[in-house]
Formats: sequence, structure tokens, C-alpha cells
Amino acid sequence: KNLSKLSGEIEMPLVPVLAEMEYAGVKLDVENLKSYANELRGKIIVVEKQIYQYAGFEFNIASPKQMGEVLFDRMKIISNPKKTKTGQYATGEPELLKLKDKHGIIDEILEYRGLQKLLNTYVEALPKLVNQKTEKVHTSFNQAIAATGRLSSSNPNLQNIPIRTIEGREIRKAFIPSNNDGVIFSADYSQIELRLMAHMSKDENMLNAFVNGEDIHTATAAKIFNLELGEVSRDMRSRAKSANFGIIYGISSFGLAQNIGIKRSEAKELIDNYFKTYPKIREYMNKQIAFARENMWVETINGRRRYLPDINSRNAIVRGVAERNAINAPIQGSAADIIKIAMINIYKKLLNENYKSKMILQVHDELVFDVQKDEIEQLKAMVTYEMENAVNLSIPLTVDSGMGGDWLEAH
DNA sequence: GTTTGGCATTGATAA
DNA sequence: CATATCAATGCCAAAT
Repeated sequence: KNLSKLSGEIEMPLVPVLAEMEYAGVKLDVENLKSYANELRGKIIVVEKQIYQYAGFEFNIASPKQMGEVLFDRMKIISNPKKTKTGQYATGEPELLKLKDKHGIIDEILEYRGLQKLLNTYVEALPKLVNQKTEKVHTSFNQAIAATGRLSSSNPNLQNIPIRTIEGREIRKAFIPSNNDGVIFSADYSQIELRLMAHMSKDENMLNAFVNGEDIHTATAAKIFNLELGEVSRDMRSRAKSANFGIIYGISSFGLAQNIGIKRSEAKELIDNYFKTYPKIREYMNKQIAFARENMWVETINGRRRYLPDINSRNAIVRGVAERNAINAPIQGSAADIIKIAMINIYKKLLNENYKSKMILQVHDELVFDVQKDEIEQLKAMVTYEMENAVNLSIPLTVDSGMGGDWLEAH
């Protein structure tokens, strides 16, 4: 019954919404991308020369295998390099960051990797995918791939366009309105996953923080470290933020320690304090695992199920993954349910109220619109309302939004 | 000898 | 030994 409802009221009505979004597409500033490509190529050549200089010879920098042999067999920059499952040297970013002080070549390699990633995956790739007739890129939104109920995006994936680095942000600037006098409008849920954790666990302290409109990471830090809100330092807020993320994923002291670079014992203490602050969250986590052991599945607020066949495995590693999934899937999946409901309701209004603006992208907790200028105010009010009121929880859902001449400005 | 396909590694997003 | 994805490159073996 629940699954019929999920299908009939969410997934099936979403089909035409996604079809329209794919059909609408996104306009790209191809000229700007092409000139940025040249800039990147220039920088790459400089860095490349610098790397060969340090190494003393040329090799394929893009090959992790060769990179490992160069760094650890020939240059011997450290004695006990970490290896991957298959026995090759690990040369991923986390490993290289630890070697930063050992040799000047490390920074150059990281720089090279960053530039090459942008050039190959985005700056050169996106213009090739512009449809000749529409002059836009048309992604595919996949509805039945992700185990949690999220959408995924492919050909191209428009859900992983860079935003974290200055260089990456250049790419967002190339996502522009389809009309010269239009704008991009972006609206995203604020902390939707933590709000769902608060709602589902019914933890009074976390619910209160949201009801009172507090910054959740600062509020968490204040409680964990036993301070007033105003006394929380940047570092404490940052640790509390990592703890909050860890909670959503099914925390371990090892994982948290790894993530923020502290000792396992310190991470354990942080987690202990966290559960003292939010006692019902631990109860909720235990309840989810117990339910999964009994039923072999867990569910979202709309009855979407994730089956967990490994939940009773005798292998502790395998079982641990399933247990973390029992905690994470209802949270991540409920957030997916909610934005899907909002999308359906927004689409109805776009049609019924004859908007010319179009919904063009979904990025898990964000919706992006290609907007006609005279519709900005009305659309903003409508989208915000529909997102905030897609479902009724024990705490408010809030939406942040922005607009501008490109996706970067809007977001 | 060359092409194709799959796995491994790496890194981009949700933040 | 933290959740969910997609994609590019390298590398190697199977297929032709």
C-alpha cells in the first residue's frame, strides 16, 4: 500500500516533470568556456615542465602507477609509502597532502591534477554536448538508479559541476539564462538532512535548535563543548559540523578522526559528548538498526524502502556498512522524497499559472530555474512556498535562494 | 597486431 | 574504518 502510494503520488507524477526539464536544457556560454580552456592549457604546460624538472625526467603524469613509481621508487621522497588494495602505491589527494612538506613536486602534482580534471571533465567536455538545434545541454535525470531514491544525472552529469575552488567556479559562470534579459534563479533547502534527523529522532535539543532558528553547527558546538552560543570558535563549529555530518552517515570514531585529523580517542570523546547532547539520536540509530535486523529493510517518511540483505551478516565489516545504510537511507531518501514532491507541485503551478520560466536542474537539495525577468518575484515566492511546504514536519523546512546572470551568482 | 570491455584509481557534487 | 552518485584516464586481458 505504501509503495503504491509512493509510486502513484511521487514517482509517476515526477516523470513528465523530469522529461520537461531534460527537454528544456541549459544554455552554456561556450565562448567563455573555450577561452578558459586555453587559459587552463597554458597553466598545465607550465606546471608540467615544473614536475619534469623536479623528477629529472619525463613520464605520464596522468598515470597513478607511474606517478607512484616516480615518487617512491625513483625519488624515494618517503620510506614507507601507503599502498592500495591491488598493491600499487596510493597517490590520491589525501596521501599527497600528507607529503606536502617532503618535496616541492607534491604541490605541483596537486595543481596539475586539479587543472587537468577541470579541463578534461568540464571545460572541454561540456561544449561537445551542446545540442546543435537547441544550442543547450540536455542532461538525463535518472529516476531509478540511486538506492536511496535520489535522482542521478548523466550525459553530462550536471549534479557535480564544480563550486569549491576559485578555478572550478569559473565553470558555473558558463551556465546562463536562455534569454538575454533573463536570469538564473536557484533555491536550496537549508540543512534538510539534519532537520530530518531531528524530526525522525524527535530529539528535543536538536528540534529546539531548529525551531529557534539557530545555526545548527554552532548550536551543536555550544552544547558539546558546554559553552554559550557566542563563545563558539571557528574550529569548534567546524568540528561540530563534521560530527553532524558523521551522524547522518552513521558515525564511527575512526571515520570522524580520519575526517578532521584528530586522534581516535579524541573523536570518541567528541561522539560521546554528541550523544549526551542529543540522546534521542542514539536511540533513533539503534531503533533503525533493530528494525532493519527484523525486517531486512528500512523506509523513508513516504514509505520508500531500502532493502539491507547484509544487515545480519556474520562479517562485521559488511554488517557495519548495512547498519550505516539503515541510518542514512531514511534520511537521504526522505530528503529525496520531499524535493520530488516540491518539484511536482512547482511544475503544476508553472503550467497552471502560465509561467514562461522553466525548472531546468535539480541537485539533490537545490532547484535551478531559467527565469523570465518579469516573473522573478512571483516565481521566487511560489518556489519558496512549495519547497518549504512540500511536507509538514515537526520543525520548519527553510529555503535559501538567489538569482543572477549565471548559476554561480544565483547560488 | 588491433580493438573492445572491464576494473582500478582519482576526483567532482550533495556542503 | 563515514552516505549517495558519474566520469575521465590508465592499464590489462579477452576477443577478433
